[in-house]
Amino acid sequence: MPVNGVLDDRGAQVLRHVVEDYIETAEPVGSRTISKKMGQQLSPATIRNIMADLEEMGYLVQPHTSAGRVPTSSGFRYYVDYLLARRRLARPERDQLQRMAAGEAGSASADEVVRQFSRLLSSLSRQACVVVVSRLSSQPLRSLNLLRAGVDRILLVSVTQAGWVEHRLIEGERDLSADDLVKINAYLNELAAGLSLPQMRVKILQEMKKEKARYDRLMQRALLLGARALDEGSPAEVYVEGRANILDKPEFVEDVQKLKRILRAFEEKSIIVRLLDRALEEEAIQVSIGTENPVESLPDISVVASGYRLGEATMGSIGLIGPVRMDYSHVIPLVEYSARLLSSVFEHR
DNA sequence: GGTTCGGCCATGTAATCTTT
DNA sequence: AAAGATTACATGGCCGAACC
Repeated sequence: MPVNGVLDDRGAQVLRHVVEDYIETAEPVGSRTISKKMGQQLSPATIRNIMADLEEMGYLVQPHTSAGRVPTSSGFRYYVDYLLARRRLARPERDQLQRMAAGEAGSASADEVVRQFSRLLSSLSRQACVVVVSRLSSQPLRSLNLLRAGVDRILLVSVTQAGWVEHRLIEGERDLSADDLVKINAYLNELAAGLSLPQMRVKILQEMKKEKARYDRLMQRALLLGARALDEGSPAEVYVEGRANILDKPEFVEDVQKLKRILRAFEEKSIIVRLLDRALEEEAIQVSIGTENPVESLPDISVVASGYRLGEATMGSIGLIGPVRMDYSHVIPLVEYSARLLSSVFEHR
């Protein structure tokens, strides 16, 4: 058996069987099981030797002496990189996703679209599905609207061209009449045409200099308002569906501490964003296995995620979160396909 | 309720057999 | 003959049952 981390054919076959059996049963896998799976070509004792080598190379571990073996993160990594049979997505699943996409294509609200995707994906995969919509602010705007929302507060509603709606509340504005707001709206929308929020902010700051010279009180006011509203960057939206699927996983049910940490992470936007962050950068699907994922406190979960886009711009990422023991051959094509569909839904709005 | 015991399973290894 | 595979056996840890 070579020691540089590359496996010969037998080692690879054994590792593959161990990983697949473990994915199925969540139990440590013994040498006899593998021997049977391989049609008794090799005796359990021989398998044991091979498994001992695999353990030495860091692909397997033994929870305790005289237990079967469990794949490590790098064991899964090797499996995903070299041994995984790239399965095509099963017909019925593709149809289901496609039907849903077609149904949602006309939907008015973009976040309803991602929510539906998330729901379906979590039920097809039996994992928790997470969608992150980030960079809302990088999308070009369709419209901008200021509404009076109380004596001293104004609501800013912005709608992007893809159909995302965002609200912001501006406090402490009491002396603008409804009539003023209508004028300001018209003015800002004229400025906004086709720009994203940050671009618009820059534009507003430029305009402010000019307006100072012209001394138009209302326009000045409009710009100040716009600048205030756009001051802080927009936070990412996060949707989590299928949290309960985590409760079906024996490895988490047995360890309440792990379960708690994971469920808590689902409540924490920033953690989710961090988990799916890499998928935003890269075009290709990202698989983070166990300790590879960027959140150190969650070494027992894997993330399979892919970005989706609107034209050139990345809009967000969609991904599945589950135990390291995920059926990657199923989940990877699922996520890939969903991300592509999601992109095309937004493309055609 | 906590502890001990025996069955069970999987292991590692030495001795032995098979293949090349 | 050497390398590889198998057999046979002792060992270690888990788990449920019996016991205190």
